Amino acid sequence: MSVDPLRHIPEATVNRLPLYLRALVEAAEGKHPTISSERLAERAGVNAAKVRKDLSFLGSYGTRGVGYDVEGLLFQIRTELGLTQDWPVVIVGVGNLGHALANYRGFGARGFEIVGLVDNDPSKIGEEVAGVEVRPLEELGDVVSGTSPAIGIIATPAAVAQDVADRLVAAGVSSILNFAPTVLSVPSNVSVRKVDLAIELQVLSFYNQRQSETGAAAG
Amino acid sequence: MSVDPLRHIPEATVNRLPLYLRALVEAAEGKHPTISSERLAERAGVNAAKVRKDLSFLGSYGTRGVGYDVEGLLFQIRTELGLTQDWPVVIVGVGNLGHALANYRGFGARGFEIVGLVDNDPSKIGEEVAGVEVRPLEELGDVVSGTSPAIGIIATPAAVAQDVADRLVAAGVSSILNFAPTVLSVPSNVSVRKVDLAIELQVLSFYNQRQSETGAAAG
DNA sequence: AGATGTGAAGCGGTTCACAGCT
DNA sequence: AGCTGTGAACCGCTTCACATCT
Repeated sequence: MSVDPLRHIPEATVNRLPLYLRALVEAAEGKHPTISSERLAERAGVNAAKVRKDLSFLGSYGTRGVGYDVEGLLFQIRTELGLTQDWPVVIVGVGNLGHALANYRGFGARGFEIVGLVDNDPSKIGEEVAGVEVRPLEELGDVVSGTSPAIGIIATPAAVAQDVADRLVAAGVSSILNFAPTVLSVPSNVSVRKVDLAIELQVLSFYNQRQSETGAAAG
Repeated sequence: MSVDPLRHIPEATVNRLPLYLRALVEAAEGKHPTISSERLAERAGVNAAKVRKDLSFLGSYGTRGVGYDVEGLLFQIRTELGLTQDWPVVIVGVGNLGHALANYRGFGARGFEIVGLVDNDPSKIGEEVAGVEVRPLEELGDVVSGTSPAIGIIATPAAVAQDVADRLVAAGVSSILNFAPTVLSVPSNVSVRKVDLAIELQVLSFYNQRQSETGAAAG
């Protein structure tokens, strides 16, 4: 059924496809039906050569002398990213962060549907957040069973994150977004991405320090 | 005053120093005063060769046949990352995410101090979040003036993020952590890192799709 | 003329493998 | 004997530069 057998798309390219997608969505609101690699690059914050190389991995969807057809390329990238279907998402941990994530407008709009909120704090069970009822951690399996492979979001303290990850994997979740500041070990067929506030701040601290050193007295 | 003139530390290494820092903090709670690259690698989720190469950029702080002195290396990495001083942080945008960030325990604990919460919604001004009063966007300059170069966190909608970035830069902020789904342009002496939920989900969607394709019928 | 698509060169980062130190 | 520190090989990604097509 696939249009093209699984080409190999470099990881670095996959990471940028969402940038192009966003840039194209914006461009689609404008009046030009096509866009050049130059302009697409500008909107996505990368350089034009990279755009052309990246898009060439998807196949040839541009026209020489003209540019890329915005709508056509949008469809192509959405298909490539698997955004033509809705993915079920389960959020584990309904603290401050879990709340903020659940209320994030952009799940539904972008093809992700929150099918479950789960927590292990009895006082939170039954509470309704963003229109979804919080259920006990033990019911994780029920929450994601029968759906397409779900995406799990870990928004718990670090201490329980590995346990949660194990449960997610056992429940059949095949991708995990980890907000807990800890290294997770999962089977190799499960994808994990992490978002770690402390790391981001510490890296910025490094450059901040360099900045103030070089900016300071040159004697 | 610097112990060593600015060596060049590769970006990839800088990005991993926080991982080593965390692993070392955990190791320091154990009973071994030293740790091998092998064990440090395991805790940080990388491989041993990388650990040794990375640490070699900081200088020689290991002992052959023994390993690295945990406390010594902790100090060294903290110094390198600029975590021996407190950095002021200002959060712009006090919506769901801003709230969650402000309440994040780990700012103070890790050497970051929230010196300001700022929003442009009049109904939020004066509200107190995590012990800090929300002030109008216009007062951004006052909030960060007189401090060391601050770190700005953008937790606003995408539409106003560039304006906020411009104001942060004008106020003297030298590093920005951007949670808004948009490309920012800033002067080259300002560091920007971004955290983008939609991108993370879309990348996971890509691998999720690959997973279900290859996992499905092989006919 | 104008912009894509792509070999080839260049670059940074990872991994190997072992010399060197304790 | 054990583990670090590091040159060298390797690998993937980025950038260049231009042939190719509309």
